[in-house]
Amino acid sequence: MAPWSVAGVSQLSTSPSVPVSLVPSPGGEEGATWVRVALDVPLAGLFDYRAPAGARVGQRAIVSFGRREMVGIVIETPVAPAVAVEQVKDVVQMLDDLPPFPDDWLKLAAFAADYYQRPLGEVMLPALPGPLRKPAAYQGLRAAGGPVARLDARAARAAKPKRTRRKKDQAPDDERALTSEENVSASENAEATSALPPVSLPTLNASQQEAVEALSGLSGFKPVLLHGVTGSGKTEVYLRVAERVLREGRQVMLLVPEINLTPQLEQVFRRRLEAIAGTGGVAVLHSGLADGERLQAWLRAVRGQARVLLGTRLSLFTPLPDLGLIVVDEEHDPSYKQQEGLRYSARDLAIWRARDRGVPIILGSATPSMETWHHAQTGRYLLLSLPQRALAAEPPRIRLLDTRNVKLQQGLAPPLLQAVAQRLEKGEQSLIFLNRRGYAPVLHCDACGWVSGCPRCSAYMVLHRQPPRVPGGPGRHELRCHHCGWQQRVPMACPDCGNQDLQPMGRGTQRLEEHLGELFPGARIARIDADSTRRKGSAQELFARMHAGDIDILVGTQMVAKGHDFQNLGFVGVLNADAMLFSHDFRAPERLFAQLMQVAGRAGRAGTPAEVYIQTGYPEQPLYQALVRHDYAGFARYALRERESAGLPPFAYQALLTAEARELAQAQAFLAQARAWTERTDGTDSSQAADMSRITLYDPVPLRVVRVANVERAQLLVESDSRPALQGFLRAWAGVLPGLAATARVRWHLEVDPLEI
DNA sequence: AGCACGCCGACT
DNA sequence: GTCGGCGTGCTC
Repeated sequence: MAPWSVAGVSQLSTSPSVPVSLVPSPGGEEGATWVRVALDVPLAGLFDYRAPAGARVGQRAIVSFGRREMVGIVIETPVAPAVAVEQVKDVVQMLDDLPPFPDDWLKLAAFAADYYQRPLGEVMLPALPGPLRKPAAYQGLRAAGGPVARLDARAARAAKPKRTRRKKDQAPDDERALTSEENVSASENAEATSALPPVSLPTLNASQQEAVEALSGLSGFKPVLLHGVTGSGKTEVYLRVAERVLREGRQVMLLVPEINLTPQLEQVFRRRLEAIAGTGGVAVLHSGLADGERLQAWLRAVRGQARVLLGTRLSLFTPLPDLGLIVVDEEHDPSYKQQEGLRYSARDLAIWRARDRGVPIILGSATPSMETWHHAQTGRYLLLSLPQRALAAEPPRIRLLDTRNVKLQQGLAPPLLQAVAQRLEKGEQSLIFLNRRGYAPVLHCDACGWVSGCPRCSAYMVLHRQPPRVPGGPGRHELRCHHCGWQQRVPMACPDCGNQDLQPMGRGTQRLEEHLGELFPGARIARIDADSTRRKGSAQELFARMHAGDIDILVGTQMVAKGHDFQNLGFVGVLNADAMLFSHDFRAPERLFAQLMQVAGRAGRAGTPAEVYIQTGYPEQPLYQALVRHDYAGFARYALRERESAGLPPFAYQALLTAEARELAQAQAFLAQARAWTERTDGTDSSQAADMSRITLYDPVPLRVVRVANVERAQLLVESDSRPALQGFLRAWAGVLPGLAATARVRWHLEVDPLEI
């Protein structure tokens, strides 16, 4: 990411609270003071209240706002309120169950608010565990002092029996008991003993050794790209560096894309790092946790009891008193970008945070994002490479199957089928990757041309056909819209002409599973996609069966690409990759390359030379050619050249204004007004610091799927070759957009650094 | 965003 | 006669 502007930070007052004696008196209680509070409301600005003496910046407060009560965070203690004194209400209750948030956390939130053009409160409050931002958690008899106090009390209770057993060597200290390391960890994980057996460390190969040494020599802020293919041992490098940082007494933040898909990683990190950080020294944070668990992990990290914080993007906003290292694993992964609310990139903010704290940050990937790779090439980031596979297994052989002159059998090329058959004979597993769930993408009437359109969206309804649970039983057939979730029964005949012979067009994973069953009657076939894993735990179950060798052929969507390595997987077939190659999105090739590398990497880790066949009608495409050579650098060179000549990121900076309304025209009208405003500003208005000469605004265009759930959408792309110019413009623009007349029946949002356009 | 207040249609 | 539609306006 480009030079960071820190302008937004100025909205934080760093001055200590003001001497109350010489100001417009807040009145009321003796020594009362004014506080300026951030609230989770979609309104720009902060809100002033009257608080008891001693209120501090960074402290939380329950305030009355309109007709409801909310939890806010004190950002300033101004000398006078910004509105008439009569309008200022009293704080309902200052909360002191936590120390005030530290300056660096407030600064991080302020930066994110400014960078992504959102109100400060909308950044800060959603970043906290749920109970800490609900006034209700502090009310009523049951609350007993709020969620933090309750949690601590529970931990103290749980620790009691242990304490009596060891009363000899530990004097009771009730103050300390609430937060002390041993008590909380005992409650969290009574099973895990602190006497872990010594872990035998894997031997590092030469390049791992070099990487660890280079990383150990770093002090202060430095972004490092750790580039290594699947199986090259990036995790071991993270671990060694993390261990070192822990020994220095500092905390480590490790971000992963999705924690549920990588339970092994969590196990490895726990085992290795708890040996240093102590039992309970590793906290795990992700959106799947219940409120209480999340609060507990967060508190442990905030209090410095947890020395390692392992988690998804939401962990980025956790205050860490002794942060010494940040690791972003799979840094290219799109799930680091939040797609609603504050649309932040946890990877980009992690880099900002590392700079702010003056600590190193490791970005790990086999297929880095073009942004990161570009920075590594220009020397802005340090590039460390792990070229070999650590386990000395041969990389999979990738072969392109030209589908232009081949007669496909149910969409499958003969060599692919032969490969599956061979692996079956050898008792090895096969994986067929098809990134399209359902039975067929559309149902079609040959007689009149009717297709299964969604009544609420401008999209096709997908045919789903679940095979019967018991042989001969009823299968579940239905049409489903993947955009809005609408479902209906499959019509027996064409709704338009009555033709009874409706045809499924194209192939999804369900149909593929069915075909493979017909082609390989003896084989054990399973499918992993969003449909087959809807039930909680069923994904784990299916992965376990695959690992146990109870599955011969696995059909899967991108869900199978992440995390899991299959020891006995000898063959990977890829279908329909071309669909992504020619997507409208300029980042599609980058995602396709990453995905194919990742899928290919699932196989052959244990030493079996694995094969990967990719069916394509365009084998000459540079992307596929680079893939066959396992040549990420070659692909990136080609992709970056294209980006540069087209003036696209990372050579330009973008923002996207999206509008939604019942009628497309309303959305378009809003965008037109938003655009027209920029023509009036033209740099002549000196109050707007925006340098319009460096800003390009494109025409508003409808989204490719215009209507979803009866809402029609359009968007307006803004581009600049200068990050500061774009930021300056967005700041001014975000200020006027809420006031535009056309906002009436329009919902809109502004996204900075959009991933998809 | 919530949550009110405020005027115009089909119902106990 | 009211319950309720969502239009508009405000929140320190």
